[in-house]
Amino acid sequence: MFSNEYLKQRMAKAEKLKENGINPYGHFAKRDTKISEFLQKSKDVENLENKRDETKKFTVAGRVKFLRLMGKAAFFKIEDESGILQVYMSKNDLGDEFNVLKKTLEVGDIVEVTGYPFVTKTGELSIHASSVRILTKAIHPLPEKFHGLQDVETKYRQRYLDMIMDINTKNRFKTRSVVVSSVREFFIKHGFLEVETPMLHTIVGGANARPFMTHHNALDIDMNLRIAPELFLKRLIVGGFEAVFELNRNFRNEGIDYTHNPEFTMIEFYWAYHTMEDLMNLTQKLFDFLFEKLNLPKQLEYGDMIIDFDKWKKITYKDALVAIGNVPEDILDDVEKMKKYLKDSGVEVEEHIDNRGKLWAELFDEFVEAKLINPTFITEFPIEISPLARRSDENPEFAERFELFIAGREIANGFNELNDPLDQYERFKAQLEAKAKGDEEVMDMDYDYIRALQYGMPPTAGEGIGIDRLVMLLTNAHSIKDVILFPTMKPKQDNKEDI
RNA sequence: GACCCGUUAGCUCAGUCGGUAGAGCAUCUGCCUUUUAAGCAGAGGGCCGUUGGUUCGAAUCCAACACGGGUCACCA
Repeated sequence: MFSNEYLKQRMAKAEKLKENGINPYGHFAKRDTKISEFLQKSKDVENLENKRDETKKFTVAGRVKFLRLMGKAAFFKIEDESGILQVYMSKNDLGDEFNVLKKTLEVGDIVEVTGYPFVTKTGELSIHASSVRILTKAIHPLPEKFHGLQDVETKYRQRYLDMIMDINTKNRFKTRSVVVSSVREFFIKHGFLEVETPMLHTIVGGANARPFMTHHNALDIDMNLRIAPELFLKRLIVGGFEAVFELNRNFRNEGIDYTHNPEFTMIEFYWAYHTMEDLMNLTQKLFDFLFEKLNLPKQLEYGDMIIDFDKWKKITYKDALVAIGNVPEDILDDVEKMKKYLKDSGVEVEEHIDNRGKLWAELFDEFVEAKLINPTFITEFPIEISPLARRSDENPEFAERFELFIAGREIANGFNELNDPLDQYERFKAQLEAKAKGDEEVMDMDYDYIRALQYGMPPTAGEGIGIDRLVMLLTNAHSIKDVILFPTMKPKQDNKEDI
């Protein structure tokens, strides 16, 4: 612990500060100006004859990011949340204080600087220090300044360091915060009520996924972290709330990869007396709202794609297979022909995929999904792959369901809700049968939810949007870990004391 | 879960054919009052991811394991 050579050297400097009457972890900050404010208020200085304004006095603070010590003067840069500022200090101005700083000040330290604005020979607006105080001594050296922190594992495990070293990281998470608050603002503006339903469940439901299990000691019952809030939100519709949303974490005990984290953020919203058509319109409005809030171009860069948010499309599942996937129309009602087509295309189809809907899904995943770059609503889903959606009255082969695809990826999933209690009961029973056969990603029977439907849920449309993936799209992030502040990582077992 | 790649100083990275562990930045000592990856002179700093194997000898070859990344499969 604290045995590294660099830490020892820096701790010795902290001791030296104490010897000079300075607490290396003091608490006497007197900052009166953020760096961005300083730069804004001082920008006229370069028009002055001697390029300085000694009548002004500001106190700024931040972390030292660069340090250039000379014999009797020094330049360094400090960064706060708002920006970065160069400081000039000299022995002439600081006297003995300069000598102490010269021996103790290092990159990484948090300092407070009082002084006046001036412009250097090379034209950089800076602060000429009359006083420099170390507020917090950093004893762990920062990564090298030119390349910064490159190791992705360290960026995820030590996010604080990633934030110190990479302005893009800070900006990306600021954007995430704006997205989350804007989504809230949008739904509240449209008359939705934000609600909080339980995260500790006693029944697994609302999605098909394996849950995290835990135990409540006082009640002596097993509980699971929720995989979705859906069934509680729809109970609220039964209760009389007509538009509700919940924007919070779901937990699924599944694999981790660049689009999956065990805890992830979803917004689910339910709208009584509305239809999936209304949801699609609302979704498009939500994107318009976000683009305005974030000041993003409608032709958005994502990876090597350009996504045109002025060109929304709506197409049925079947038309997408034919027009976008180039699947021959005459095979779409023939299970054997579809199997042969997939096989001839080099796609291996598992044996249990034996009905029309599942084969359409195979064809869709293989030939369509990756081509849906611009925002596209896919409608008229096969009933076989839509267990929670209402069956179409006009055409019982289809579910009243849509999905939104952007950048070849599913972004949203919505449908007219099933509100027939008997039908819902049968579908829960089918889940139990699948569980008996060994399927672990199934819902439990929720008798209370059936009872709620017995009281009557008005015609309702509901939708879910994955917030993490939405932020990935809007920040051009490749991995979900890049938009989650502290992504789930396997702990390292090596010497924990050796920090 | 499968396959591929990575792991060497605080950080970014070299390391040839198996033969005493390297650079830049950072750090330490000295010099330097307008620097922009500042400069000059000198110095210190290593469980080469872990364990085992082959070998006279392993950072290097082999195996297993650990952690991470990428691609595929499944999922949101």
